[in-house]
Amino acid sequence: MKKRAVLNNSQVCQVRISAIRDAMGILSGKWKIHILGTLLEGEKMGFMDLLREVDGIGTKMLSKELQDLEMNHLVSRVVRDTKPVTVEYSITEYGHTLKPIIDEIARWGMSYRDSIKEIQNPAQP
Amino acid sequence: MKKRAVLNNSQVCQVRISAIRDAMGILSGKWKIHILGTLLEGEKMGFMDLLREVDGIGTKMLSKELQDLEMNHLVSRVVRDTKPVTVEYSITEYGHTLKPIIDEIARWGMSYRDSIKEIQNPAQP
DNA sequence: CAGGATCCTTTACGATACTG
DNA sequence: CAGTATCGTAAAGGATCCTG
Repeated sequence: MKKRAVLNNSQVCQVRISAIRDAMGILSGKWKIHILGTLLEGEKMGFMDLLREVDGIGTKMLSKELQDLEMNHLVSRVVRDTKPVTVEYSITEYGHTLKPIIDEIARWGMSYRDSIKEIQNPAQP
Repeated sequence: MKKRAVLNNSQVCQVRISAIRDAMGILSGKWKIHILGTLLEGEKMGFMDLLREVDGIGTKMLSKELQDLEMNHLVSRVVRDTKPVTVEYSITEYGHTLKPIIDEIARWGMSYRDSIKEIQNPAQP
């Protein structure tokens, strides 16, 4: 009989914790989700496009975050041999798998706002 | 004819961005999700219970994060009049609405690990 | 038991200037 | 256009000790 990979409860928890840590390492911070969200909406975008669309970000952060996302295979970067050079950023196929999470976070954020409003200022007819 | 609350595309985006910022303000950081995850699993827990279950956290962070979560109505704190005093932390009903997000993040984190493994070490038969 | 106070290190983030 | 370099601030996080 084949041996199965059976995990006890504590091991299952550790796996879950690592998974959450990994995912949050990618999503945490002030900009990553917004960059991904912007790229999820549109087509290929240049650096300047993103700088305009992602409200408030500066070149340093944008460049750093894009590198992180690229390393994580969520965003792809293609250099066009124009003059001056242009760069096309777009979301990868795998990056699209984040859409449900981002949408769910946005949805929860909105309902959260509403519920807070209600706590501070109970519903009126 | 009644006036409708119609939002243009830019406004919809702003709402979405605020929502994401709010949600991430609550979920970001090294500990919040893990504390919530722990409380989602079990029953009421004391401070020391959490200190044990949430791997690696110290008293300062735990105390601070719990206060944040309480302020956001996601965790409730009840002081029992024992000697010495004990405190019961538990997740609120509203806190439970985060479960889908946390589960999805954990699920994504696991599939992410697998996919990275595959990129670095392609599938063998 | 529950957590505050203190001190310290490390990231995160931001503004500005500059380069190929 | 697409960034990098530099400098500086603020926030996050951690270790340890202390108190009601």
